[in-house]
Amino acid sequence: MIDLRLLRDNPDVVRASQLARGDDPALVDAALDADARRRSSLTEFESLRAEQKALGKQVAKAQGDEKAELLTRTKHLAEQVKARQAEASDAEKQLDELLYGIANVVEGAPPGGEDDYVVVKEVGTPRDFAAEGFAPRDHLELGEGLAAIDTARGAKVSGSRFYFLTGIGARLELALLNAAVDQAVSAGFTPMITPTLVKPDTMRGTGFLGSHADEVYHLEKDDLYLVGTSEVALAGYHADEIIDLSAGPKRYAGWSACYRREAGAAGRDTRGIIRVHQFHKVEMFSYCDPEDAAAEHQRLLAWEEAMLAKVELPYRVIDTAAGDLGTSAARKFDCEAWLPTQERFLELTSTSNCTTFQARRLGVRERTVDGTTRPVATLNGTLGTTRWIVAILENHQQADGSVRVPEGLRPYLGGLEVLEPVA
RNA sequence: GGAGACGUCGCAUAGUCUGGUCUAGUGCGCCACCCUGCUAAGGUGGUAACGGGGCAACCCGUUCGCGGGUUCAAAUCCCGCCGUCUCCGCCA
Repeated sequence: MIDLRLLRDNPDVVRASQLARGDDPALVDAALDADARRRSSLTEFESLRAEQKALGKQVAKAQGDEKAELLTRTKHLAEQVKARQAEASDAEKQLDELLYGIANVVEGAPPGGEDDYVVVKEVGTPRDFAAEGFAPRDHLELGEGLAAIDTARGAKVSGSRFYFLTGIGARLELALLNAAVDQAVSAGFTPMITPTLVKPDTMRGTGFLGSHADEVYHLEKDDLYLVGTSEVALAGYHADEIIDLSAGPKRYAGWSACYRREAGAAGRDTRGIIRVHQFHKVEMFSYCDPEDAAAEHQRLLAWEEAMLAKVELPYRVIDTAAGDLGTSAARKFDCEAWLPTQERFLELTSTSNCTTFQARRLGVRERTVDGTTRPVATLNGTLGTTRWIVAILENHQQADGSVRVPEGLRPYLGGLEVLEPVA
């Protein structure tokens, strides 16, 4: 939810944001109009209601004829109150719907669409396999050689885009995610294992039921949603609360399974485990002062990069263009690792500054020095996912199909230095 | 799944049977001030969120788990839902 005051005071800012996203700027004017209607109908209702309450007190004291006379007046008034109340709540509902349709106000993102990202930096150098004298195997071939990934049985049991991580594959994922949790904990995050089924309010509040609602699994019988990231549960964690940020940001590291329908991705990344319906993720989530949000965003990005350094991957950081931002994000940085067999970069992390957008929808506030409340800022960022295995296998493979274990993961694999293919 | 109890302002509770004097009382906590020769004791006042109006002091409305209904009027009566606890059943 965007700030209604911003909409009233600076509608041009919101219009410009809508244009930058490729969204409809006319929504701004429709919302302003609905807001005006809501306020006038609310004022009418409230004055009638005040009159009704005042008369109600007289009724309580009155007797006989006086009471009967009052009752005819109040009866009439009651009808009017009811009608005005219905009008006011209709107007409010319309405004809400319009406001829910407006994505967060873009903040500093480059203009354009999906391909108009700006490369912030590149870190590390991709290996030259030609110079090393062998053609790299892709992650699935490597994973099958190591008996680490089984997509055939995944499909048998659950369908396409499902998989088993087996043996060393399962251990590798646990190692990666444990390394991520440990890094988060030493940075002061509170580790959390979160629910993966959430109520509609929580899902809506985090902004995932807008234009991307098709991406989300829904359990109709129970009216619950499967989360695509623990961000959802972590954002909902402090919903309807006034939290204390006087000691600095509240930082949580969520560990969860993540579910995505991949409805619009038919035919994309069908081989292996790059794009799957279910995976695991360690996610950083931060509640902070709005003034501190941009700086916190940089800190989250730095933690992501620290994690990428631990697994020794070459990557680049991109500043996502306005047109490619999620509903809740004002700005987003992705870290993309080099994928040798496809000779392209693959997104491994994504950190979004949602400013006060999610907090406003979810009612997460803080107390200001003058005693009032205001929405906080929320941010999220990836610290490790199943997909990282793809980049780790491909980038650290050796000519014989074995895979060197990056040093940062060895403590989590009992000191293992090389993953050897099974005979 | 069955039966029962409960859900009120940060916490604890009164109010619900018998609808209007509830502008939701009280205690604790917290804040300010006063008193006191010390970190005790005491006194006075203040102490929810959200929305609307106003330059402001302030005024008004909404909210007693949530949503409907009855009524001139609902914390209070009726219906549905959610949550917590206890017991029973079933299953890990």
